[in-house]
Amino acid sequence: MRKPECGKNNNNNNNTKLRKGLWSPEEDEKLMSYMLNNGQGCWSDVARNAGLQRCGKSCRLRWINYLRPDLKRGAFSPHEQQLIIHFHSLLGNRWSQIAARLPGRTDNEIKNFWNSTIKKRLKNMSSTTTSSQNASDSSILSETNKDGPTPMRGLMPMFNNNTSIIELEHNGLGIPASAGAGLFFNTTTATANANGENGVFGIGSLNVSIGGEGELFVPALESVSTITDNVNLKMENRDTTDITSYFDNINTTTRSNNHGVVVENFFQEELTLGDQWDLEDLMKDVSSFPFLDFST
DNA sequence: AAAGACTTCAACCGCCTTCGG
DNA sequence: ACCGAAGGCGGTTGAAGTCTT
Repeated sequence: MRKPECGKNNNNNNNTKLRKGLWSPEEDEKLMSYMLNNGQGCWSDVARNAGLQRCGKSCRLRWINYLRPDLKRGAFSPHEQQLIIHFHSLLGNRWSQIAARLPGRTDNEIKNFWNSTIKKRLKNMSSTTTSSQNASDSSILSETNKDGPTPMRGLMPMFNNNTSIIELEHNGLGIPASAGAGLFFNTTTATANANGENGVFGIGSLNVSIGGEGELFVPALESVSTITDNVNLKMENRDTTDITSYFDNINTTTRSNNHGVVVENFFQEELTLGDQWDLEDLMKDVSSFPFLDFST
């Protein structure tokens, strides 16, 4: 039997109608002072004892997303934006896990920011990079400040006018589509792609760039739905080369195993294409990720 | 100035998981 | 082991604000 949903059972024991919609300042005050005096307990008790005509879930949401004293306010900093993009590439739409790694930010906030801002930027990038390869595109995912574009080292390498289009045929890497994971290819040792130029990679309608340094980042958005078998890199000149050849060309060694192709130098270690990697392991020491070096 | 389009974000919805009896 | 209540989460909605024409 399904539980009565918040808002569906308009009756509590007192047969009192529960309020919905925006919270009034008075309600905020009641919840805030109750939480500060009593701390978190059973949320339905909180609602009742604080004298709120709200369901427990509504109180929980209000506290977590708005009233909590440790919440950070205001716009996301460029650093936070980079972290969100990076964590999303690893964790997909697991907003609560992303939020757990961004102190003072809520899952709802990050989700909204992603859906309203970053997703749009990625889509814009997709369309602009295929039509005109303008150097100004390099700022697509970076916020411009008075010192110029915020460094996006690794995440969003520079476009240039000699960009060539390479289609990454993404038939599958064994990564569950539900995870929404993207791929980071650490190409810090690479100076060129297979054409000897910087380039742009595309999956479906989404293009991402690879520059002379940093990482090739292949974000998995909804355009990447199924991931099963093999990876091929198709060059713009319609030659087809396999991923092994490609990574050999960018000074990244590869070898085969039971699961597929192993590309060395991922996160300065190795990652098997075809394996599902342990996200928690990867996240243990984020500071070791070269693309999270914001010291420049 | 006004109307429509677009954006943002707080809050709700509904499903899944966890917990305790 | 089972069941119901509560918590947690991601997706979605819609009101309010902002921008554009």
